[in-house]
Amino acid sequence: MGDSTQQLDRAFAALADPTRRDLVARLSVSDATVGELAEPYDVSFQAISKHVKVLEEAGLVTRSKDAQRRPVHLNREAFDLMTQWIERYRREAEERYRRLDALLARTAQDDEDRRPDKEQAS
Amino acid sequence: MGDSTQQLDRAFAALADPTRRDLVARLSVSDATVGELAEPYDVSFQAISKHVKVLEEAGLVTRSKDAQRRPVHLNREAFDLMTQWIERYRREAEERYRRLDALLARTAQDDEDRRPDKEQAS
DNA sequence: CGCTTCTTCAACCAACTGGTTGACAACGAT
DNA sequence: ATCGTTGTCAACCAGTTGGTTGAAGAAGCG
Repeated sequence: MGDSTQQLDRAFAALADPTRRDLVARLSVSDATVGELAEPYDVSFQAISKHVKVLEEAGLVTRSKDAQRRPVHLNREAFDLMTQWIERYRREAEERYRRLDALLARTAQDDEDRRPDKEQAS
Repeated sequence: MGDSTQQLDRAFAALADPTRRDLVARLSVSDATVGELAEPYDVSFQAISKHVKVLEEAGLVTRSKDAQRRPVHLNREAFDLMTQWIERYRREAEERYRRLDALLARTAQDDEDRRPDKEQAS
């Protein structure tokens, strides 16, 4: 579990950059080499190489070796880790709100019960 | 759409920090003031205040005003934005792999068809 | 009013990040 | 063996980030 913390650190940090999210979108269509990935951008080839390295260290992509080319491809499991984290707390918060609503409804009912002198069908 | 880019930038960056993810986990249980949030940590109170500000600017939490207290609570919609982004590309990649598998299966079949001289049950 | 509580703002520092350029490693082709 | 292609590594620079401390704002309480 202590390792998944660092994994999440890197995965979220990696996707915080719009260029890297763009690369992920591109890679969701097909695998590509660093050169192909860099082509649409104004920045230097090396900058994109760095971005890919960040994605790789975050576990979001992997590389295979094909002669001197290193095609990059997405690693779906890393994305699952992130959605699991997010969904967990989103769900807990949601559940809490449902309980809170129920509590409020119950409290309102109690208030009515406790004051029979007040108008009951208001 | 151009705005959701910046929103995602900040949301992912905010969750890249383990302390901030911890705060989110804490807030999924119940709303809390900055003071309550800061209590378990060694770092200064102001550091936690900064973290909360980052979460707020990312849209992940909001604050209400209760006298001099500012209770912090999670904003579920911001989390939805992130999961939607992740799930979109995860799903596209998944679909692509299914197509690739199908293509490979078909190609293998073609190879067998095209070479009847080779051993067929290898 | 003055005092305490909760919180933010400002200035500063060390570390990290995204960009650059230049050198170089690995492999295929000639 | 040399050349071109593909990609990484190293050094550097500017901007951001997470932390600190100190001062100050805002709201309740004596």
